[in-house]
Amino acid sequence: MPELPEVETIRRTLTSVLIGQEIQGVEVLLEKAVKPSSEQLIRALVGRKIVELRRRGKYLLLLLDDDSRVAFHLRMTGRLLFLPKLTPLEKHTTLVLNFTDDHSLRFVDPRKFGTVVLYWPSTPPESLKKLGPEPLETEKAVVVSSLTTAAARRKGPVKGLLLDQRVIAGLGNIYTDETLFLAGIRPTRSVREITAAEWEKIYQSILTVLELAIEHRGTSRRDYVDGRGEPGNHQCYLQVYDRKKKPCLVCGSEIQYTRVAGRGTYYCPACQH
DNA sequence: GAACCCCTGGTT
DNA sequence: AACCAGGGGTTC
Repeated sequence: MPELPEVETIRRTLTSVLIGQEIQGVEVLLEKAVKPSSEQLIRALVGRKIVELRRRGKYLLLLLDDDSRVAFHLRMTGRLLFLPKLTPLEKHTTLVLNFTDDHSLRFVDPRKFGTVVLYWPSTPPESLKKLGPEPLETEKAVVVSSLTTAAARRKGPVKGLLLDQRVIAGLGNIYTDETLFLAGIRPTRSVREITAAEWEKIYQSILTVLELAIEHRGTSRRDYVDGRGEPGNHQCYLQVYDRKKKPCLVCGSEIQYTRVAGRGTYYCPACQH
């Protein structure tokens, strides 16, 4: 589901209501979603207070008052919602954190792909440790160098490289297509043919696309809502994603749909080369 | 790298 | 009934 702009919006909408909350109880309704185990999670979390919310790539991190952390990954359909305890549990609720103030944090995930991991910062899970640079919070040279060094030692379409979380953190299927449209580059282009000037253009496009999407509080196509249950607005501003056979908003050509790097992919045959 | 898998639900 | 979906881990 959510990519960087959606997770960032969830983080922003949950920060003010979660900071300082004390965890009174934990309900695990889907054992396979949590690590190390529901027993250990419950033992570690009850009595803890939330001191900070962070985002790393597409992960939302809860920092607790004993320095432990909980990482949520929402995958395709996960939602994190702050609701009164009295609100009935919605179908497909995976995890509930109950606080001492009669509110709760619900993790709802119809496809059950989402994960919740408790860890200590000294021993982060592999998936977090391997993440590439944060596009919005890392200096340009570091991000561009991550893209170009990865490009030098791999083959295949440029879209696949941008989707690789080890190369750059936070881009998913929507924002790679939007980025490559803005950069004027076809998703199918081989990483080997991309010039230095084009990598610069891709980098700038990533920043523009992500910042605008955050301003619009994320893209709600089907499942995504923020921590208050409100949809985002960026679906109204998408240039190519989900616009198969519709006219390009820049040139009027018919937006093409194909499969690249295993994902449904949209591009303008005239604007992108 | 591509292909398949984990799941449920919406669309064609 | 078949195919598709804001993801990513594991297997060829």
